[in-house]
Amino acid sequence: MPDSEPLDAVDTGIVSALSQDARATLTQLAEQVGLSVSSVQARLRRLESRGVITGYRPIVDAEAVGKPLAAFIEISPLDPAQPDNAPELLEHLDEIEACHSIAGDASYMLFVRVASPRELERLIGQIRQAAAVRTRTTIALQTFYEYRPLVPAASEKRPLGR
Amino acid sequence: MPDSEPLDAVDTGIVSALSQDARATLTQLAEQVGLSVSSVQARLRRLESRGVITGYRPIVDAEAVGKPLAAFIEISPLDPAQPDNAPELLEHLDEIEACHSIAGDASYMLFVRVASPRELERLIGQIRQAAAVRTRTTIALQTFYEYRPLVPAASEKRPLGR
DNA sequence: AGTGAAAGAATAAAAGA
DNA sequence: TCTTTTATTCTTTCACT
Repeated sequence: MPDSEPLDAVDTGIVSALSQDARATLTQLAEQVGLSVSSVQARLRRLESRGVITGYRPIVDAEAVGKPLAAFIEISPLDPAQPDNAPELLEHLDEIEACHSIAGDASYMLFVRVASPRELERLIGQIRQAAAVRTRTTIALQTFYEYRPLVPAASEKRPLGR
Repeated sequence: MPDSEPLDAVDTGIVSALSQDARATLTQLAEQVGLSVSSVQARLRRLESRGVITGYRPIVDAEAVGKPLAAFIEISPLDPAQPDNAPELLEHLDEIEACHSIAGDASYMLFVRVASPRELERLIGQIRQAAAVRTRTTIALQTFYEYRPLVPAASEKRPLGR
C-alpha cells in the first residue's frame, strides 16, 4: 500500500531517470534533477519506503536464460461457487511472471515464460491442478518491446534544448 | 541479437542476484557468486555487451505515477492484405508497455497503462487510427504480481544452509 | 579468466541552515 | 528539506598470475 501523497517534480525526475537506467548512481540522478546527492539519496529512500519504488530488475534476454517461449494464459474457475484464491495457489510457480485479475471472459490473465512447448504443457497442467481452473493459452510468437519505462524520460517531456 | 554462448554458473548467479535487486553493488554480487569484484565487473560488462542484460528498470507503483488503469489490448488488422508493421506504428505511444505478436485470433497483444478510462478510450482510438486495426480490450482489475524475476534466486535453487 | 592493490568516485551519516 | 562535510565503501584500472 504505497503512500498516496503525490510526487513532486523532483521525485518524478528521479523515477524517470531510474526508468531509463535503474543502476544510475545517486550522483547521476542528482545531476538529472538538479539537487545535491544527499537530497536525492533521501528522496530515493523515501520513494522506496513509501512503496513508490518497490524493487529493481534487470531486463534479461529470455533466450539467454533458457526461457525462449512466452505465453499468456487466461484462467477461469472450474467451479464458480468455490472460493477463488488462484493467485495465491499459483504463486509458487516461478514460470509465472505476472498475474492480473481481469474483466472479461476469464478471471485471471497470467504471463509465463518457459523453456519449451513441452514445459508449457507441463506448466499448464500444474496450473489447472493447483488452482482448479480451466485455461486458455495464447502463445507469444515474437516480442517487439516490453518493460518500456512507465514514466517517459524527462528530456522527452519538455523539448527545450534539443 | 544476444550472443548465444550459454551462461555458466557464475553468469547465472550474477543474473539471478540482479533479478532480486538490480541495484546491488559489484561487491554484493561478488559475495553472492564467490568471485573477486574485478571478475564480477568484467562478467557483468560482458553480459551487457552480449545483450544478455539489456537494461535495468525500477518497479514503480503505477498509481503513484498516475497510471492506475492497466489493460490488455489485442489488435487485428482491418485489412489483412495490407503490410503489417503495427509494432513500429505504435511505438511512439508510450502508454504501451509491451507489444507481442501472438498465435491466436488477434495479431498482437499489447499491455498498456493509462490514467483513466477516458485516457484508455483515447489511447484505443489512437491505436486504431495509427495502425489501421480493430481492437479487443481486457481491463486489468487487480495486479497480484508482475515483474517476477525471470531467474529465481540462487538461494532457492539449492536449499543448503537454510 | 581471474586476482589484488591503489586511485578515484560514490555513498552514508551527521550537523547546521 | 536542502546543503556541506567527513568517513566509509564501492568502482575502476592496471600489473600480474
